[in-house]
Amino acid sequence: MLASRPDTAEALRTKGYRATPQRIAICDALWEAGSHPTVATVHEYVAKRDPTISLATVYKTLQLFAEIGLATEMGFRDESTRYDPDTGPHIHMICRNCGRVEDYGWEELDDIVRAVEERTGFKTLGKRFELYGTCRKCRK
Amino acid sequence: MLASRPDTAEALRTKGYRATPQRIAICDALWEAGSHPTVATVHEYVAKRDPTISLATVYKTLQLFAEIGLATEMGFRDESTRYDPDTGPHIHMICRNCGRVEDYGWEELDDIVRAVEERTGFKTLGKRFELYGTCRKCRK
DNA sequence: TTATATGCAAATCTTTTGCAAGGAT
DNA sequence: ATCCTTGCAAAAGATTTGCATATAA
Repeated sequence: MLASRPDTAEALRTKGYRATPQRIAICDALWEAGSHPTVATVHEYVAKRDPTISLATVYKTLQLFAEIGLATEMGFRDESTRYDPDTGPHIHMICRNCGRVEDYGWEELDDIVRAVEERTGFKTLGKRFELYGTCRKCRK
Repeated sequence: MLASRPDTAEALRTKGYRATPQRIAICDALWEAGSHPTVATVHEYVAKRDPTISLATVYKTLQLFAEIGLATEMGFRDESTRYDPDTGPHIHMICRNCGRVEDYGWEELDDIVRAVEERTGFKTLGKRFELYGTCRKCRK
């Protein structure tokens, strides 16, 4: 078992999943790969440690992470899916010109989710709050 | 020129786009197709009026609508892109069991978007506020 | 031991594109 | 008369799947 982001292994086992070295490595890569990486980027980073880990496994693992709350799925139609290891309440601003993603923390979002759940009986597994447009730099 | 959703033609022309019969028909189909239809569903509805309109045109047109604010793009990775003609402030709750999409209106969302724009200089073209999980019915 | 997870390569699907023809302004 | 749009069919990509093998618990 490799060293890893604190409690990733435990989070997996708690939910009934196995803490494989691939999953641990993918979790680490997700954090190391910079801002909101695509699956392909995570795969590249993972390859630095273990080049035998397949792209298919990275796909499956990131989806699993999203399901059990270790990551959030994001991205718009015209690009491949990205993942964010930061699952705290924040909005993503995606610039369609330069491609950069900025975060904007907004605590209230959690309150909104909680309120919607209470009033509707919906059980949230994943969430996304995204703005798609042009960032300050690209507007100049 | 066909009759259509009020001011669709004008909205297009105002932005410098042509008000073609295909675009008008696609806009109508988007409204008629029920809750948050996929591109394919819109295409099916459009075909009832004009079976010669191609899927490619439906793709292009719905993307255009999203860009000029006549629709909002939505949907998660494991399904094809959906479009919502209601561009008002609301959250989408997408049930991954039954596939249904529920809306939950939340006026405050517009305030949040406005505030984020003011503080960051970001110019919003599209937005999505989505929860992905299990609806009340499917939890029973 | 045994149910899960992985890796590979093929298969699927959605979405995009190039281009000639058509049509809105 | 122009330049934007459309339709078609092919291309491009992203994501998923089947299955044999490996492995965490």
